Amino acid sequence: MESYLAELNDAQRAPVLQKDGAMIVIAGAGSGKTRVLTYRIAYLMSKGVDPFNILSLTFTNKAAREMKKRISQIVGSSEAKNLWMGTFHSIFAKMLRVEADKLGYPSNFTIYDTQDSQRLISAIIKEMGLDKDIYKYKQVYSRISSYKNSLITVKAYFQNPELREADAMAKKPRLGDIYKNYVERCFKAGAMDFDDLLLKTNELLNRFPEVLQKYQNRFRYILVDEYQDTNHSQYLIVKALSDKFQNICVVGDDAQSIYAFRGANINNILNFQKDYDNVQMYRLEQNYRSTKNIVNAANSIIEKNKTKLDKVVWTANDDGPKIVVNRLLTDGDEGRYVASSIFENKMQKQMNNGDFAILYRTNAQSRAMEDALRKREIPYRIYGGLSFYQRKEIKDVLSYLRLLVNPNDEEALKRIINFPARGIGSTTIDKLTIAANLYSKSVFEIIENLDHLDLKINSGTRNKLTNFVNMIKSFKILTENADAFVVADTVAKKTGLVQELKKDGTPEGIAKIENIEELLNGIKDFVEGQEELADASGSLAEFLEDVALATDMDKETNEDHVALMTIHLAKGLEFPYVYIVGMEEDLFPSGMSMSTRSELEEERRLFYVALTRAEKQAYLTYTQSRYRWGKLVDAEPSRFIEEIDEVYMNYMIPQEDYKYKPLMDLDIFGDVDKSKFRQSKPKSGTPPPAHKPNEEQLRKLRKLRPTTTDYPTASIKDTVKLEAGNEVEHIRFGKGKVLNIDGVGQDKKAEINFENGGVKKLLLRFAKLKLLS
DNA sequence: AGAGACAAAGGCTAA
DNA sequence: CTTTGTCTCT
Repeated sequence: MESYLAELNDAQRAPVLQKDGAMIVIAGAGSGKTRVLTYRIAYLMSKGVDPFNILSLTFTNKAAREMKKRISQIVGSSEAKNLWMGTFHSIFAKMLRVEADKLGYPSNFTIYDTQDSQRLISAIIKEMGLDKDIYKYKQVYSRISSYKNSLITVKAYFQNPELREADAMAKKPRLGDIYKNYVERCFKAGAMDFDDLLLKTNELLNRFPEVLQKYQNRFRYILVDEYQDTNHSQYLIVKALSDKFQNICVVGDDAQSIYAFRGANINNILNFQKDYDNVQMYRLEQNYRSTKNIVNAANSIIEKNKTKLDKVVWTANDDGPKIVVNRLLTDGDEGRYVASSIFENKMQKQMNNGDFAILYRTNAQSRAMEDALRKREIPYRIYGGLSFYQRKEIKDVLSYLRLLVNPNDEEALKRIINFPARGIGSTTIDKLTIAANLYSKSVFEIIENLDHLDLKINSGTRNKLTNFVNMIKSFKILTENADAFVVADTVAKKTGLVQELKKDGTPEGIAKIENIEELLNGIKDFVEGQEELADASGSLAEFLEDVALATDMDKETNEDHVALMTIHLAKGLEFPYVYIVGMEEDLFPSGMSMSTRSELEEERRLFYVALTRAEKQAYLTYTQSRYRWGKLVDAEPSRFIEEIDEVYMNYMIPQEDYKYKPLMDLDIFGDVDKSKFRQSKPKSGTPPPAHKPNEEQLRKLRKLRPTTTDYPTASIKDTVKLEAGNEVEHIRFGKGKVLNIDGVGQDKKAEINFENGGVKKLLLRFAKLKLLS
């Protein structure tokens, strides 16, 4: 039974075997942190702890599922099903449903996603008659979100002159009023946003001592994964719940704290020892995941950060190949290079698609990768970004369903009251909203009582509104007798949603219908899955909660595919081969995160996370110019490339002629011909002093940067006034005559007949042309 | 009053 | 490249 303990090393075994008390496990990347958590829970259960008394907070629901499965295998019983395991949001949403009435909420409260919240804020700003250029809804949303995560309620906000002053200084003196309205509207709609799930949990535990006691007694053993990424609100929940028994085990890595932008507080992990009595600290420093090269390179990066706990990650694994660095001309090339490289690795090393991951800083970068992979017929899957449940057609169907569960759900109502179009326009909706605010009722209730209210709405529109409410009510009756699938299917058909898309007939419309079908299948699976569990009913409400808190990472697939995702999403995952693309200044580190030291350090930790995902080999790529916001912009290699000690790197420097290849000819570059690259020779003699590049290294690194001296200086002025008939000279094609000019601004192109190269179309911004006449 | 076409603006990471 | 706003037509 306890043979499983032999699968752990000494450092891992120690925290597993400490049954009681407070402990912190500082776990380096790839050091078997999940293993420790899993085995610790198994050990607790083997020592007679009831799984009902164990609360384990994980980073994704998928991780929770996998851990439960593993624990079942170890303890050899189905008892693991009773563990409380999941994300903060999903665990406490469940708790809030049970206790909702205490806070004045219905137990079927809606969960607003970011989009819903932002739309509501946008509407409030408009209703208040504020200038939308000053009060930008996204900014306002993130401000309110950060207040909530710091437990600053509306009341607390108004009592705090500093905050009010800060917002006034930022030219937003009405922010508090927007906040107040927003909270009231959410409450009236019976809705909680993501931050509320934590904030209201805190409120519940603070205001109702008997509730606190109940859950303190229930959760006798608490485990928290990724503790470095908890925010203040989460910290307080954990603190309150663990206060009585103090059996708390937190696991994390300060070097992997990457969510400060959404309120995560790295001090939670740095100060843990002060929060509890007799805290035992354990360190997991042996990395089992990656090669020596990767571990050492990652260490050399994180060394640059000032704020960190002492920890030395090492590995007994092989040296492995060096990190490949490559420069490409454009993002299109970058995609083609990555796709070719994956293709080659697959062939040469007999790897599966699933052994590869492409990581990027922003979702927008996925497109170039997708295009290239598709051309190569390499199956891939994009994680995150616009997730399935955020697509318009899916949100529309879901909004109907949400309205059936909670008719007061204002955002759902506004979304579909006139979709498909049924002649209820914005003017009418505005009137209804004003009335709803006036009478402190929801919009739905106002429509229900139209006849008793004196609103300036003409009879035709009144009829349309009544028809709409009747339709919703007829669906609602259906929910009493039919399961979620039947209801959703009926809604999709009867509302004319699908018909609308069929009518449109475009490929996009067909894809949308397919998406709706997929959603219906998903609901069917859910209903059937729930039937197996005795306590769950397969109700619409449960499905909607699952959906609201679902992550893209939670989806299970069997097909073998290359994974594309942001670095944030990749946390906790590992892949044999990892491509980190877009290693450019302003992109990574992000231009928005370079102004303060702490922001830059977070970006650096993000890079550390990215690199440590790789087991066997990592590739870094950057481009010289990249499409951003529809325009080609010049790019400069990321400072992070230079920060890695050169001994771990293998620079692939494109040959001269490649550098000058005109943009228009790039399609030839479909396959990467290795002979076109020369490998930088490893430096002879002694390796350079760690982390401090010497003069020679610096020079070498600088050579990587495309400096203007690499090119004949092309005067922008020259190209601006270029016109048909001009004689020009090109670095590679020689002399030529301009035949035609088209496009404007940055996209201006010239068709030129070259003496040596024939007729070419060149983007003036990049073609280094010299005007001869 | 509402629908649809067109122009303009603003882009990050996430439960 | 998407979402959002404005203008015009019905």
